[in-house]
Amino acid sequence: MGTRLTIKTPGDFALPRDVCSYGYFLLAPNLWDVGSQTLLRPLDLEDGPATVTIAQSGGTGSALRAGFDRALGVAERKTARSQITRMLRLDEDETVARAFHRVDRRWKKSGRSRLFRSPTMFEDVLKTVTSCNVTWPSTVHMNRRLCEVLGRSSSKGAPRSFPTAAKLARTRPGTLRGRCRVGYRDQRMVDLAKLFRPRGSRPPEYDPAWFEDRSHDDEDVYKRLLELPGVGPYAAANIMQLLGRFSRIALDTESVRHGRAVLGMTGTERQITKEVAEHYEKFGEHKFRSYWFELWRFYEQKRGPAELWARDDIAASFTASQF
DNA sequence: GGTAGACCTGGACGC
DNA sequence: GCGTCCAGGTCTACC
Repeated sequence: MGTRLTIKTPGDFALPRDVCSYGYFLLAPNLWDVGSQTLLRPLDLEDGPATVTIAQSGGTGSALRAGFDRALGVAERKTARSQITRMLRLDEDETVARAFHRVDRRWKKSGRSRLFRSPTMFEDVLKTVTSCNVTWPSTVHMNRRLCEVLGRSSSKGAPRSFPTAAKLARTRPGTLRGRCRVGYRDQRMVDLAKLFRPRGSRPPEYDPAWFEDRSHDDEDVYKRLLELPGVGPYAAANIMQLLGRFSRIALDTESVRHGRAVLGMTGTERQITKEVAEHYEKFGEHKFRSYWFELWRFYEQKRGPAELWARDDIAASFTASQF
């Protein structure tokens, strides 16, 4: 008999809307079940992986039910709660959304404010690196292969977990390139894993706790992220938003497309990139949210509501830079 | 400080 | 089925 946890949520939390709010919900090992509107994925806990299914049957603001495929110890329950809280941003209470909606009223009705992320910062960093310099299907493929080749299953038939920093740090670059198809990112990913790997009883060289610490200002965090292998201006800005720091926009070719197609901008790629950055200045500390929800609305106008997207269909049909 | 070219993969396309 | 071209962000060398 597996463990069942009840997890309280902020009054404005809606599982389908807040999970299906960022492209990572479509990447392994996440699995959004369209039929049951539940999220399934393995979590890495003290005694190994455990697969959790998360449901919210009582509507917006109601508690979550998290069912695991095995019994969890006391410490594991605490870790699982913490990882689910991070992933679903349950620590962002209603005051965060209210502050955002005061700056950008367009999202008040839908209640959009949270952006889905991973249970750990390390997984967010790796997912960001797999999204650089590739089209979306390749990102999907890399994440699937990383889990299949290096992840662990909690039980027979259960999906494999995302590889831990410790596991990835021990992996040969050739394995990543040959079996996970990560290309030239192979050595960079091993180097990243070494930086995020716990060192015995000491914290890792890159300690997620430092990055999550709100007393450090955005500029310092951004500069430190830029020192990571495989992380440039786009990736650093994206990791910033995944850390809950929305004062920068991750500018890429998709920003240029959005500038041209939706904001009506003209000129060279460089001019539009600059114009897009200036356009969102007015949203201050929330500018990434405003930018992202505009992009997301564009995708939903083309594909329908995100909570109805089937992972494999979207992976196959979405082309360049659609997330 | 700015810029050109290499890095790798998967998909599209032409033959 | 094969070859070629293209998209994508980061890194390094060079001016």
